[in-house]
Amino acid sequence: MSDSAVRVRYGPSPTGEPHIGNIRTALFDWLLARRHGGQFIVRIEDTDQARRVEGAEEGILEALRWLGLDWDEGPDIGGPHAPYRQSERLPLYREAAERLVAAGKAYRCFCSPDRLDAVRKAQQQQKLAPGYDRHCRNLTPEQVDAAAADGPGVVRFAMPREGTTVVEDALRGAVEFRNELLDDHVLLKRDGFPTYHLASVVDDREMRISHVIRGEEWLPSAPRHVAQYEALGWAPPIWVHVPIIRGADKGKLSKRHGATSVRAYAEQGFLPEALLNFMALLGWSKDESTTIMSRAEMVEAFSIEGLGLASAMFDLERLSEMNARYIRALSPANFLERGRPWLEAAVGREVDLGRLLPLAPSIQERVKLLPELVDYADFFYAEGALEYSNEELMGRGYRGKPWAALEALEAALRLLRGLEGWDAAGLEAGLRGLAEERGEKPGALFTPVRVAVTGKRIAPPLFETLEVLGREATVGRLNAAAERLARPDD
RNA sequence: GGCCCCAUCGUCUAGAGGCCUAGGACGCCAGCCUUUCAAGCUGGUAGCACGGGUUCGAAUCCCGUUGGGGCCA
Repeated sequence: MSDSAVRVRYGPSPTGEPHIGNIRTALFDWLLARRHGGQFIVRIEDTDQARRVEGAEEGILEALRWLGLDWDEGPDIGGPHAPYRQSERLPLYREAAERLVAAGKAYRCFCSPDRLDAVRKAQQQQKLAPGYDRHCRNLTPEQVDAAAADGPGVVRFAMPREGTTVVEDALRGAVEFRNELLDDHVLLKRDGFPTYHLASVVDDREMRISHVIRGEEWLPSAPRHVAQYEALGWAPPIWVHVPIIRGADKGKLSKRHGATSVRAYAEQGFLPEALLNFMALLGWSKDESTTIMSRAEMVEAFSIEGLGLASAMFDLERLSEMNARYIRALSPANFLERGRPWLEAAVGREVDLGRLLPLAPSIQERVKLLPELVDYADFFYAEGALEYSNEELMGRGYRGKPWAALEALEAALRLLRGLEGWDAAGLEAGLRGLAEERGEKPGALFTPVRVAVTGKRIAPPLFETLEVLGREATVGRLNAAAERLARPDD
């Protein structure tokens, strides 16, 4: 197979937000395409009219864009095999179904839902494998005409009754299925829309798809697809059924495991690079030691052979850790810019990020998720009094001794008011000197200052914080703290 | 229940018969560093599901068991 023949597709259904498990197959599609200089195609599989959700298609494309998975052909940009929405390709499916019917490889079925129900119940009672009983498979042309007068019915595929169908899976080799265990599945529904089975096969063929990468949950229906390729006289694509992603309870990852949509992760402050890197490592690995990889490195190293067979568990802890590493690797300016939406939402107005720049690196190494920037920076933009208790203010060093804390704050105040210059180094030298002079541990003195100035016990490094805050605001906040201490606690 | 897939530290994985006394990463534990919190550094903890084969030799191959998962209902 030549590289240029690699054509892969991502076929999401517009039924909601794109799911992590689902989008990971898109990532593998994309990686394979880019690795071999092939094409990555987005095809909207909207044949289930009932489950269609307004706006879902745009959400899917947006998720792909956010992750940086660009496509070469798709519903929005078209391409040589347009249209890329299955609902707009109905004639193709009908034609294929008719061809199969004409060849005796498929047939029209007029069984009512009630009858199907009854058949299923009877099978259950007799502990037989459930499935369509092929009632309409051998209708005479006269019978078909008569039945068709009452409605079009459905078209079913006439599965071979004997022998086996082999699915040649690129990861597991030959997987055999006994044909007698496969019932005659529906190809064309009563409403004239195709089922997944028909539409995906027809489209994959028409779009010249070389590799079908999809979740393992499709393996049981793969023999149906193989049989259809045979019946239509087409060569099947290379099948790649990738392991499912599981939640913490080992079951298939789904909504009940919490956030699963790409959008939800974006909103929680995960970086697309981190999510991408994390997803790639769920079921694939570059070598024995690499865990952090750029998109380009992933593309260069990707191969189907590198995919594993065991399903992997989605570990949020790992994703968070990876996100933290990616955040630390960001340039300070870029980091602030990415955190801006959360900071501005918290502060309630537009914010000048420039002044935070000197502090950004030390915030970056304290943050796992973008919104945590708020905890380390909102006090710079606070206008009124900060919220904290006297207990927090005193810290461990002056616990239960407000007078001592007050004294310390006043000493700090005197020092800072008269300090020459206002930079982190000078502030550190001054405050350290003061602690030494007073014969106490630096930490004891620094805590009241930190809380007074930030309103929190956990904050960015103190001296840089003071530098950024400026003398006026610092002195103001220390004064406010001293006044609080002078009053009895309430 | 039937069919199918899978099985290495808690988690993600490396390993394609001797390089394995099973490697890396996350987590966890301990220590160092330290103005809070982090980050960083050092060390440690922990695994080839089980039983049979095949072979001079098996985490690696075969069979079975067990376990987990998926699909159909």
